[in-house]
Amino acid sequence: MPATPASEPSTMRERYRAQVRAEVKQVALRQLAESGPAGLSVSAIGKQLGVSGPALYRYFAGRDELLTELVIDAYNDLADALSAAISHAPGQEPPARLEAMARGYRSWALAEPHRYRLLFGPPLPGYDAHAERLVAASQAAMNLLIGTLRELGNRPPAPSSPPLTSQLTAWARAHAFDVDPAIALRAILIWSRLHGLVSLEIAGNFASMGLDPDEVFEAQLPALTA
Amino acid sequence: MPATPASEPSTMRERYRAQVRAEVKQVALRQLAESGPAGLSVSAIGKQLGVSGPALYRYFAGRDELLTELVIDAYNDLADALSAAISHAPGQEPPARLEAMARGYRSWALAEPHRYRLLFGPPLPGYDAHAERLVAASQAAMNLLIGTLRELGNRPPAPSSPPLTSQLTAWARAHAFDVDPAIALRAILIWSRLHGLVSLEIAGNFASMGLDPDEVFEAQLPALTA
DNA sequence: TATTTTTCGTTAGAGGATATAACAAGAGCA
DNA sequence: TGCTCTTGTTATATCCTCTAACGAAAAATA
Repeated sequence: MPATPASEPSTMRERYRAQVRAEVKQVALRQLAESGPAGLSVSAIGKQLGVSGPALYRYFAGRDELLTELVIDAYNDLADALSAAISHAPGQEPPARLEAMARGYRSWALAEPHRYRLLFGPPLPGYDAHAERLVAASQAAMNLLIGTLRELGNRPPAPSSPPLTSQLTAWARAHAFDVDPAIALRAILIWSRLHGLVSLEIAGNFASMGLDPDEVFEAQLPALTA
Repeated sequence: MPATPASEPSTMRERYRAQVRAEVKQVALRQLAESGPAGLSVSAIGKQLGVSGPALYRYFAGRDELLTELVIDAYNDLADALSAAISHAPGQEPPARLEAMARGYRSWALAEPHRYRLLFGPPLPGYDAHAERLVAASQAAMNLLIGTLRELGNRPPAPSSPPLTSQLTAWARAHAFDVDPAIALRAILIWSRLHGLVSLEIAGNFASMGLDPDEVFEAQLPALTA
């Protein structure tokens, strides 16, 4: 769905190719939602597209490449959603922006749980979730989080461990922004808390305890910005 | 591995049956560690046991029942690990016990990531992770957490939302302990934070950022008991 | 326009999975 | 000894991914 608006394909063939690839991905997403990543079947996609199985191997090297493509699209989509959430925050004060981002994160995950799981769930069997392309694609979302935190101003205490401090600065530097290690650490902790809540909610754990996930989330939210 | 020490099997046959089931599970765990839940193959287990595929269907109704069994074992094992961690806490002060439990939780997850994922990772395709047996099995671990928190004494502020308060008390009552809703909420939040950190670590996210997961965890730990 | 080259979709098939069915061989018990 | 119930075996149906070889269609070239 998030079409890369890069250089538009020139020749007719390439345009056709791109369109077929897009259609395949779309069907794949539907299938993913229904049967999870393990149920993603090239044959079935072909059947649903009115084309016979192996035809799709002209467009994707195999099941894994298709998955990778879906993961990258999902990262981009998540970053877009966060960005939109931040900029539509009611009142543009930094704390409000952070809260809006947290809600946006959760909303995206709830709207597309299968895609969220694709990003942050357990790695699939033979699949390397930390390949270079993927790490790069995940960057945009993290940048938004750090940017929002930096605006927040009230800097948290520096991490007490020297090695961690230097690891954090190295990480920040590698991503081309120059940021206080304390803020970087805080970003990571906020992310991990968000992920903890959201992934438990998606897995249905709160519901199976008879708790309203909305309430649980809102109860946790103040602790994030504090 | 965590043999249910319930009623020992009486007849010879039953004893043999139980032993075969145990062996199958053991091989299944090895396979799980290597190829993930999706790679769990009844045929392969049979081959590794020197027996031909369909033979195992005499012992397990199918792949799913085998998985369920593994999940239940894992819950029990986790609860044992937490219990041991708590009772071996250095100094028996409540805060130390809570920290010890958190470390125990992480240690267990790191020692057996595939089993941790089995419990708290995304649900498998056609598999109902909230079946009654499973929810019951998960109880023990949560009870340990709540028990430790209750000892802590310094009660947190009550949840501000009335519906959440009543949901929490209902949940606590259903599990046969009578506990302040504020403490129940806190237990859930602590659990979610622990899960957030641990699951990101297991997925390799910290490592791929160049951060030492030990350091990240220790940096977060004080915020849990506070 | 006519020919050559590239791309596409098809079937066939190898290899592997879950799971069922039908059958042979064994263990336990009267 | 003979009967029954349990176990493990093969054979089979049906699904999957992915490769190979073959027509057919479309694009590029002369």
